[in-house]
Amino acid sequence: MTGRPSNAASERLRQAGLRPTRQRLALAGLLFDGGDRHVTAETLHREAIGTHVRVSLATVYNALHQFTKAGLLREVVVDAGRAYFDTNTRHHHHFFVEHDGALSDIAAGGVEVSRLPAPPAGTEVERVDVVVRIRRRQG
Amino acid sequence: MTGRPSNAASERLRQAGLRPTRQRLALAGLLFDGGDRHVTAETLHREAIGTHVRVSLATVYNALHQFTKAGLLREVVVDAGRAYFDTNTRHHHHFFVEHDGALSDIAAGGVEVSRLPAPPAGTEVERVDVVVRIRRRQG
DNA sequence: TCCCTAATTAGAATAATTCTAATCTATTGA
DNA sequence: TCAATAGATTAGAATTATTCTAATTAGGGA
Ligand SMILES: [Mn+2]
Ligand SMILES: [Mn+2]
Ligand SMILES: [Zn+2]
Ligand SMILES: [Zn+2]
Repeated sequence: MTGRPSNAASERLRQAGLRPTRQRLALAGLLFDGGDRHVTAETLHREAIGTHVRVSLATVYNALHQFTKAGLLREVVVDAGRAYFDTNTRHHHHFFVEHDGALSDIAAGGVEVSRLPAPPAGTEVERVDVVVRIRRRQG
Repeated sequence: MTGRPSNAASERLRQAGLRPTRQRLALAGLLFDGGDRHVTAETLHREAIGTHVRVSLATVYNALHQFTKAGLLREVVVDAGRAYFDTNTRHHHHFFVEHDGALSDIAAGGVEVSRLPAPPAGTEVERVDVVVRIRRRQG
């Protein structure tokens, strides 16, 4: 018996057409085992290294894009120059603290964006993103 | 008489504490003489070169940031990896076509973002940005 | 016109990301 | 069980957007 690890994480990856490799399983563990979170390639890579998961930065980039394509993550654009990835793939919005790059969720439930004009002819709306840029109160 | 050019553009720059140099005047002309527009450093630089304005890319970056600090421009974040600058400094929102990077304005007038939760304790809202991501209709 | 300082610039440096091509590994079917 | 193979990982180079450095140029007050 080859003890093939056929747990939930493995299945989720297989479902996405991705082989459950050591690196992908470890990254998926970091991303999906706790609550929802926001990462960049750098923060996730540092976290992996800090947890003694040997994985290259290139593989972290690959995995983030593959997970995104598979619908396990979504990208959040709040900063020109750095891509954030979000394990919360439900429709929702964000608070963003420019000073330190901290992101936090705003459930889509309550928020209402009303009276938006129709999109230009020949186009359709893919997503409406609300980013509330906040800063520490002057102190 | 030294024919010192003391026109509107010069005055606007002086007001901002910026010397009205040949480069800044030319860039201000491209940016502010027509209607509102959205540029990146690259597009503005290419446009300057195409109009026979000799200016370096570094100076374009400098000018965009200086104009922004002076309140003549504002930055729009819609794409991780590329900074857009907007000559419309009034409060407003955007349609963004990811495919080709095209940005268009949505007047803030009609749009209403309601029932946003209060920002985290100790922080204050700086700005609320709505980005409507659109794509060409499938065809 | 002289002088000082601000501004411009080419090119190097940096930062985020992607690419390349060599190596490794998960999976499969003999 | 084990080779074969296609997919995955990786180091390092390459690319892209942006900033920095240090040398040169030019605006503007006196
Ligand atoms: Mn991307
Ligand atoms: Mn960058
Ligand atoms: Zn989120
Ligand atoms: Zn705009």
